[in-house]
Amino acid sequence: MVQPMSPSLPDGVVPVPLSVDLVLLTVRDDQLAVLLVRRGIDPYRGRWALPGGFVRPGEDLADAAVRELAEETGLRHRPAHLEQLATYGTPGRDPRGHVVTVAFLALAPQSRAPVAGTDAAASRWAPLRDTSTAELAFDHAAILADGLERARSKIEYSAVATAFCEPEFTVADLRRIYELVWGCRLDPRNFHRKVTGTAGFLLPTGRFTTPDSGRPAELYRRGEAGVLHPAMLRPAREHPEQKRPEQS
Amino acid sequence: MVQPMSPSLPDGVVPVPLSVDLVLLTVRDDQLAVLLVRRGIDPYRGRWALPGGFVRPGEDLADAAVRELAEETGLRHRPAHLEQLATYGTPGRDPRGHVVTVAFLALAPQSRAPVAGTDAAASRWAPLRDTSTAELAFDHAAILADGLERARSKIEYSAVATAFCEPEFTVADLRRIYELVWGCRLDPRNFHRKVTGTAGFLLPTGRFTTPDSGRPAELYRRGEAGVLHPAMLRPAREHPEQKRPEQS
DNA sequence: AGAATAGTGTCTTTGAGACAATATCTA
DNA sequence: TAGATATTGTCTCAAAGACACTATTCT
Repeated sequence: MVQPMSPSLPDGVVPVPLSVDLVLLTVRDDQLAVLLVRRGIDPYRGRWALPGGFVRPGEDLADAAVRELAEETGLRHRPAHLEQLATYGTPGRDPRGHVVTVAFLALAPQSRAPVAGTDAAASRWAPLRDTSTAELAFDHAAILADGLERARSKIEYSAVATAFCEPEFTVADLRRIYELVWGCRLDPRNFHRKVTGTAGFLLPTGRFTTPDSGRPAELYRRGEAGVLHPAMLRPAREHPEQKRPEQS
Repeated sequence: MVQPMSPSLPDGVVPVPLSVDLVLLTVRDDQLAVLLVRRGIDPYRGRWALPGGFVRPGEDLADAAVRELAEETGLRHRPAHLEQLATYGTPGRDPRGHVVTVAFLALAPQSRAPVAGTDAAASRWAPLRDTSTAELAFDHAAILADGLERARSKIEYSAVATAFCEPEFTVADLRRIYELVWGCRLDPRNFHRKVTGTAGFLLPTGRFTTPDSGRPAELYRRGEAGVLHPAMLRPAREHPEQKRPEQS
């Protein structure tokens, strides 16, 4: 018998090199920042890129993302939040041929995400405000833009914004996260009312900060809620509202 | 010189068989239905599965999805809506080895989506209400569930529900779409107010239906809006609200 | 007229946004 | 005390949900 135990693939199937890339966001020095690595090999040698690498045989996609993160940047902890973003397979996106990459979005608090001794070439936290993403290798500028947009919309209706925070945090900490991710100012009083009024979002600890100035703030933990009811509404983009008044 | 023109992949990279699968939804006989094909080869020969197949070298992912749809079901038209859903690469999801699949979600009106003469094995529209998804091949039950959930949430904040409709449709047609996708009843009067009041959602044509009974309904076309402001709120799931009244 | 479906109006409640006022700390 | 930040409260407006009513066709 020449038939193997497991069925084989149809003839003519050409396998594809598959990689994972990671958009890891954090808040650092009061700025939203993304983790970048400097490429040590061609193509794009010396250019900044998202951390990532090739998937190994039999390896799960999310596992590959976490492994590459650890190998390239020394980050040992699994990020507080990790989700699949999208898969990019447009021909020509990689000069080495038809390489398809699965991108992930990860969020982490700064304390758990220092860029320590790294195996690979240099890595750094790039503040998104000051960084020109046009310099990134491959199509990583587009992937980063998609990751940012995902983060911006996801903190609206889910509690993932707490993934940027330490285990215990204040309402002001969380508000700053929203402000930095959305790039706008939020009213502290309305924000406080919303966030403490949304069931399951925050868990009061009864403990307080001891700030240098000002009234101490209560410390909270993430609640069990994954989805927010009601959602945190992002301030409306200045819509060129084409509201034509209907005629009588 | 042995160096090729384009840089080569690092040593040790093992390419992966990459496929695409399609969750194509439509409304048929007043029911939400998904397109399934019967597998003609092992593994899972004779079982129902989502339409899909392997990506060809240098082929874009979305193109592969549309091509496989045409080959397997004879559907020539590009679906009214096509978006990437997620990528599934858990080891063991395919008995033939480590096969990774990129799933797409597609929506189409029934008129454009008859299952005509098909190249491959049988295909059918499976009403989601009556169909046991446990019989599907591979992890297609999970992919279908993810696609459904994506559709359910996406019609909340975007105008994609019109992708289920003919080019010209009534408010009642659109309401039936929402009811079938969400699996609930909606108040016709409030729905009408919401949907006609959301800028850019619907474009009145000034023409009317000629029904057998009842007042004629105005016909609309899809507007230019992709995102809805305000969103169509899905009726709240019956939350086991853990609203503990705070003590004074 | 009566049935059927389309579309409008009205009331109530919820929640968002603007902003005043109070509370609790440090220097 | 002044300065700073946290938290509560109040008012107004927009929009959702419930539901009565009018409009336009058919038999």
